[in-house]
Amino acid sequence: MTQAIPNAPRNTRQRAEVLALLREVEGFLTAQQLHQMLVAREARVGLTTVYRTLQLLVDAGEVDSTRLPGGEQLFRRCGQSRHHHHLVCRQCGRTVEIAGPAVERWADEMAARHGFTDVQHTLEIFGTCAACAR
Amino acid sequence: MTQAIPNAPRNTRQRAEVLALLREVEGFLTAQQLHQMLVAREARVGLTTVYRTLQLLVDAGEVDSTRLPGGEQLFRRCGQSRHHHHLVCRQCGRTVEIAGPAVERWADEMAARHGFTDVQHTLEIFGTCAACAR
DNA sequence: ATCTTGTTGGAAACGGTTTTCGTTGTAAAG
DNA sequence: CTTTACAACGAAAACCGTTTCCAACAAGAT
Repeated sequence: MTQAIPNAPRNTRQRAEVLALLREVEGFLTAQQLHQMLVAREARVGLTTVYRTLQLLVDAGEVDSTRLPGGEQLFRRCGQSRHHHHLVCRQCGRTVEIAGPAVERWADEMAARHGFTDVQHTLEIFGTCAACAR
Repeated sequence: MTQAIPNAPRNTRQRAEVLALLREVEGFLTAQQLHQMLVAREARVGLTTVYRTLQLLVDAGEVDSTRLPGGEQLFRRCGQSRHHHHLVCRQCGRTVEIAGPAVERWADEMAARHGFTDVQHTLEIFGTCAACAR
């Protein structure tokens, strides 16, 4: 077996296809983009299943997900499992994972100072990468 | 005239209604919530117009907008015009505007270090405020 | 081989937002 | 004050990404 999803009773061909694709691509991509790639390589996986599998993987911590300013969700095979943020190229989706311990502390402290609990934060940096700038 | 929107050739009753409402409420609210409030007070403003007016105001820098993790857009009459971030209560929408000069610098430096240009970042902190925690 | 039940996927539903297009009414010109 | 031009309105429809439905399917256990 190629690779299994934690807490997934059954390993199906479709999930293997999604996992295989995720291992090949780089950067954040939308569920629909991933689905199109699967269609292009004749992988026979439904869009619904792509969404479900990605959600499973997110829950399992196997992939990261972010959202574009417009709200659509982006997915990426996740290197480091610790909490971290992203520097994403608006053009090509190329991603740099960055950690900012100071920022984490700052965010939590700000929340605490105002009496907020159950705190969570989002921090993403978008820009144009050097390659796309030309 | 109560208040005009910059670059808006015509001042209509509907826009005045939206502006009036925004002056009364506090915290981030969705376009739909604002529309419901207008309906409740018999202001006779269409949902479409609420969206259009809010967009005009965002473009004019008169209101801030953020997005919930789910992607829906939130609007708020903007106090300070400098760049800043928000601490938002998931329950009631209560908002605290916070500035984080150190974070700004950190984000820009991170981007520059990786050759990214045309940089922009989003940072929002979500939590449950003290009042809603009970 | 059979059975159980998690999984699949096309179609339909969903929810927020945007567009369309005929109507309305503002504001300026006459 | 009347006319005129066109910005703005708004109900309905289109959009778009995502989720739900449900009947058919198939992975893994017995």
